Amino acid sequence: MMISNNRLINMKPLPLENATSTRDRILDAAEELFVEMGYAATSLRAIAQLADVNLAATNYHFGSKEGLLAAIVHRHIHPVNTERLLRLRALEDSGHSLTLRQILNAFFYPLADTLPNSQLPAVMGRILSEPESLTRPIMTEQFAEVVERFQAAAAMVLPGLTEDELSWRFHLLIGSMIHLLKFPAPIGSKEQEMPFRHSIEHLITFVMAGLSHGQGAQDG
Amino acid sequence: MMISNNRLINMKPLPLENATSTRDRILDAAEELFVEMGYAATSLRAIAQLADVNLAATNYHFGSKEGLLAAIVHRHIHPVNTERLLRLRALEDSGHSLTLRQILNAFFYPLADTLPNSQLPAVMGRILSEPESLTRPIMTEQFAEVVERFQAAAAMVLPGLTEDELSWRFHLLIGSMIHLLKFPAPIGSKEQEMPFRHSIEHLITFVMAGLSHGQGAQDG
DNA sequence: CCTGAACTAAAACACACGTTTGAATCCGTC
DNA sequence: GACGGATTCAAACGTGTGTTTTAGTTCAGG
Repeated sequence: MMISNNRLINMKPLPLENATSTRDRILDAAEELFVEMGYAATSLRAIAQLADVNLAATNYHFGSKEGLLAAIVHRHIHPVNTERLLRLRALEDSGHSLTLRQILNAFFYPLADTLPNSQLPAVMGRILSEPESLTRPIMTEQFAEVVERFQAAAAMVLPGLTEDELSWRFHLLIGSMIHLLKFPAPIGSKEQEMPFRHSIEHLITFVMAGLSHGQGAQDG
Repeated sequence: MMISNNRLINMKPLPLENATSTRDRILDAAEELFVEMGYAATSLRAIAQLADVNLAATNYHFGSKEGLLAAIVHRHIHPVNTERLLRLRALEDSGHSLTLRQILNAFFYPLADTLPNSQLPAVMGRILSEPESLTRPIMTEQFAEVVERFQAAAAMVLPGLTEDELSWRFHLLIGSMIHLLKFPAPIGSKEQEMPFRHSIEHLITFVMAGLSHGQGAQDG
């Protein structure tokens, strides 16, 4: 079985892997099933079957089921976090004083902008909803730093808030975000498919109001 | 199963059940483990062992593992929803015109006020985060009506919003609520234990701002 | 005391799980 | 063409799963 189906775009720097390697097929299949059934309810056998690879391949490439989960998270969230920090730094380096809207843009829009991430919302929404005991180690590593950076930036433009109060509001902001990842549109919504950017825009205006209420007038 | 919820005191109308019946011990144990490990990762054997009952008892009383989950959800959310609708109706019958704050109070505070529900936030937070395919049937039955009622009430006091826009904001409100159930305080918070009412208060001010932004001045 | 239903106990059912093994196969390199 | 590491393969390992079965216990009402 030789599958050397090279698409247009991706020039792989690794000469050893072909276009849809076993590894990638496993990741794709695992994502699909995790989203639908959750992590614990998805078996490696189901993943292997959907990916059309041998069962042992999953453990060969990822060591364990948890290793597979970590790889999925990393594949999605690493580029997003990189882009987030890039945009935030660009804002800070611009010399102008920041606005809350700019900071939220830099935080949320990379979720929609980073490459063919059509799967990202569903995948991350589901994984972020798994039990703490499973996700804690993975998430701390991938998330803590970025949130800290953005919360600090927000603190600068919301000087009226105590650190405690800002933590609360950021906490609820994260909740809205995760929920929106799971359900990118209101449950009963007519429009089934919409650009994720639209959802992001709703999210931003909502949390911007939540973050800045009780402050002096914020920019819109 | 009959759940006759008396608001103030619970005088057990059932003479056949003793204080901590097998049934209740199973429910308690299952809750604890579901919260910690999630539904799929919790075995009926672990539940039976923690509850100190025989394995077969779980299936005897609840028919199946899913039946057990439904019973847990019902035990927590039914009294809350009853109380929610009671308070909303009391507001509507008072003759005065409602405020957004009153509506949100009626929606959220029952989560904290309804009996020894110290476990409610953790339990519902976790269960509401399980995969759709598992929770959808249970939740639709337990949740849809109440949310609809409150969203309609909110529409009355937020006349400037289209139905679509209001759906979006309610959608994000629910996300904040679920996240707060899972994590009743900000992740890095110093204070580990706090009355859930405090968390609710933060939630309300946050979502009130999110719901009403762009409107005429809302009451605080 | 007997009966019959409510309930518990222990074991077994049939199957699925994540992981490991060791041999087979691929494939670039010598 | 032969070597050797990377990868794939079928099969099995040991354990755990939800559920069912069958026998036993409890105990109020006739």
